[in-house]
Amino acid sequence: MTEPTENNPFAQSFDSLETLAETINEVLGCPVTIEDAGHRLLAYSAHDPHTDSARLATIVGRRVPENVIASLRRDGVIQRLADSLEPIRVPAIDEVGFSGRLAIAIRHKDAVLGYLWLLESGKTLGGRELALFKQAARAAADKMVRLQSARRKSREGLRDFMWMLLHGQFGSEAPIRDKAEQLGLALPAEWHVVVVQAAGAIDERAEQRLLDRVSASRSVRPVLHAVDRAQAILLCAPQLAGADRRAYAREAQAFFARLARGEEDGVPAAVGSSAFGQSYAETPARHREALAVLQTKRLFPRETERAFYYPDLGYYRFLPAIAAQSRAEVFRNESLVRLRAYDREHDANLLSTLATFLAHDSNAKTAAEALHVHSNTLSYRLKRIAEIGGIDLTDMDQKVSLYLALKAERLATDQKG
Amino acid sequence: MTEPTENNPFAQSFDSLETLAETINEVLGCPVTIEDAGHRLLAYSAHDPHTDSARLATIVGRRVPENVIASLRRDGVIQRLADSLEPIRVPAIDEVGFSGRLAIAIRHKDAVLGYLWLLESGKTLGGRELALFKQAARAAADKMVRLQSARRKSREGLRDFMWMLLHGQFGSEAPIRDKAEQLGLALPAEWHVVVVQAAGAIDERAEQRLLDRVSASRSVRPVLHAVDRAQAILLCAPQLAGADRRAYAREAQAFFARLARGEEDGVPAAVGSSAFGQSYAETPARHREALAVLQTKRLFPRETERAFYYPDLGYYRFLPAIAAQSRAEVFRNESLVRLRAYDREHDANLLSTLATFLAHDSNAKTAAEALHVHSNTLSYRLKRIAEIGGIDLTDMDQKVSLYLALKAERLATDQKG
DNA sequence: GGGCGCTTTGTGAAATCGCACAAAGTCACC
DNA sequence: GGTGACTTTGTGCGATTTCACAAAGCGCCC
Repeated sequence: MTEPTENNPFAQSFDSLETLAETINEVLGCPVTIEDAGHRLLAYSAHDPHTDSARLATIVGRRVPENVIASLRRDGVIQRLADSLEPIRVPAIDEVGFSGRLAIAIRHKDAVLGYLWLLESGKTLGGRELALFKQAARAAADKMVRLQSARRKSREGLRDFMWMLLHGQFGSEAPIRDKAEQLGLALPAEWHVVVVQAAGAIDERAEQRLLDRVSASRSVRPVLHAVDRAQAILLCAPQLAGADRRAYAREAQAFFARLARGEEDGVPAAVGSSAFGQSYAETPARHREALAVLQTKRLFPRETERAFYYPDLGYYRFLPAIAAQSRAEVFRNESLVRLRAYDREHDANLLSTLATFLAHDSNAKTAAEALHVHSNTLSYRLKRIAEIGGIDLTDMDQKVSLYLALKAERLATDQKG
Repeated sequence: MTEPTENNPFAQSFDSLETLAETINEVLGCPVTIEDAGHRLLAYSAHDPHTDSARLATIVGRRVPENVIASLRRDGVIQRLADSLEPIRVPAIDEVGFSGRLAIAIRHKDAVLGYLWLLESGKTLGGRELALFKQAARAAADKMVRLQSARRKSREGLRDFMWMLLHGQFGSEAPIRDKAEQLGLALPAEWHVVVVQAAGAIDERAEQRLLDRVSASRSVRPVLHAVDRAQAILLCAPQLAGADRRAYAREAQAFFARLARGEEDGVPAAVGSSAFGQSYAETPARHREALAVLQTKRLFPRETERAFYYPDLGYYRFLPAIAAQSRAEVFRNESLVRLRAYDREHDANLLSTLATFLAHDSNAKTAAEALHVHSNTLSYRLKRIAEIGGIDLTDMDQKVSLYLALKAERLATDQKG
């Protein structure tokens, strides 16, 4: 079954698909392109300057342009390639800048892994050359299978590493560095954990799309990643190692804000990031920070609309601890209890008025506007609030106490309900 | 040695010193007073209306008036009583309203436990009656020793109970109720734990003085108590069982405030109280609350000057948790870091200006006055603070974040230093 | 010593606030 | 159905605050 080795220049182990492409180019004297099944560019021969605009666009865009694919599909070329084990001569399609090609599907066990294209620049290949071309396709299939398996292994290794980091299974920094080196992974000096919360479970395709989008940001590099149901967990670092932290932080925030709003070629999703970390032994803490951002944004969407990094949460990051302590205590804030009782008995809005007033920085004008009441109404209510609740609304300590109590109550009720 | 029973009407077990006093009165036909060694009234016969003003004052004040004691001491009466085993006839001292008395020291093993006084109204006792008087003194000594031992036992039982409560050694409410019943102690429905912090270690005498003062408040009843070095720990409840909680809380606060300022016949001391509790199984938590009040008052004396009950601490009670979480986090508040750096480099006061401004409820006028600067100076500094720190000083959330961060920093530095 | 940036203080106009007062609506209670 | 307490909205005015601008002081660097 196998061809004799002496006649087959492709019966060797190639470093990469690039090397194979160059070898095909040398053997057959024509520009060569290797694509995967999704028409993404995998490799191409660079030596030959003769090329058409379709190939140029493919190389620049790392993918066959949509209109070229559409034309080939319309003409039945893709179908014929899928059906045939032999090379097919594809005629030119001038509208899309596609000059004629010799093409063959790269196959492995009935599945099409990709396509091998050859631009017959000027000449026409004969029978022996066609056989060589077929052998080249077989070599490409071989290499692609190997690469895929290597990539899968490497991906699995990195994924396992990420989970071990997230679960804090290393204890100290040294074994983390060792493991990273073993995986051939350069650990950046500064990094942060980003969690992207999708609407539903994230599959491998969606994860890959997300990673591609992040990489395409040109500033954020996803160093490691993992998926936990609807959450993608990314360990991110500056794309450029020497970049200014502040500048990077701004860019990353801007990028993930666009991503969250669905402006990055995807659906809107909630996004939260940890603070920047140096020690990788603290990955679990950073992960919790990113989750805390998500949780806080869920509970206080308006207040934390612009928050992305954990430190941006400000005092909101203390709320869980505050709420927990409040829950453990036997008493409730007397002022709030009284105001709530008054609201209940008189069908009033003192509590929400107080909350709005405080949230608007004790500014009577804006608070009245937000409540859609006359500023005198607010003034009157505040006087009642001060009376009934025994509150001095010019005392920062009292106001902060009330403000935090209100926030903690909201956290408590929202978490229960 | 012992006198024959048939001749000794005091050779029986008396219910109390009061019964003994009444019996002496019946046997000898004169008003009787029994005092302890400190001239505090222990018992007196009530049947006979003939009495002098010194005795009257003693009964009303539960103690022999100072001037009477001074006179007796000056005249060597006390000394003679201490030296003699026999009754002594004390002449009248008209200046202090003291008519003549028959007196004898109540002794036990060389120690004087107290004094027995007899007002010979009109008549003069003879030899047999003097012997009876001596027997009465011996009966008083006997009763006092028994009482003292019973009291000591009961006191020790209560002290042990208090410590068991404070250490949470009961687990649930039922065994606490059982133990209290066994000790003959009625547990009030609502109570609070008060900790009084003295300058130095509290001995038994000081503890007793404190308890007397609290009892004398007429509103606060110390139900149980314990001493831990310089801290007296009191479990207090309303003196009147049915009293209004609010009213009691106010009175207790007022009383302990006076006590703290040293206005209650003692040295100034720090005082803190827990919230009100119902479940005695939560005594340790209430104790911690009272200690938290003391600790907070130590760290933030000005801000918590008027706080007494734990709930009065407001958000200050969250500060330890906030400071602990901040300490665990890798980042510091960026705004404060930048402001501190600016202050250091330019010898400025932006940080303290911000702190003062926030503490004065964002009131430019009062904050400027507190800082001793022109209000425009403050305004200028605030503009700089907003610029350098990237702060919006009209945003309640940002202000609260900064305020808490400043407080937590202060807590952290004060606890370290 | 002069320039420059930062800071403080002073001044005045504009905006805002606090508050008194009035009118009218709501609701519970007699 | 009237009464009175509570609430909302409106008007107006004096006090206060805010803000922009100017002047001057201070310290640093060339």
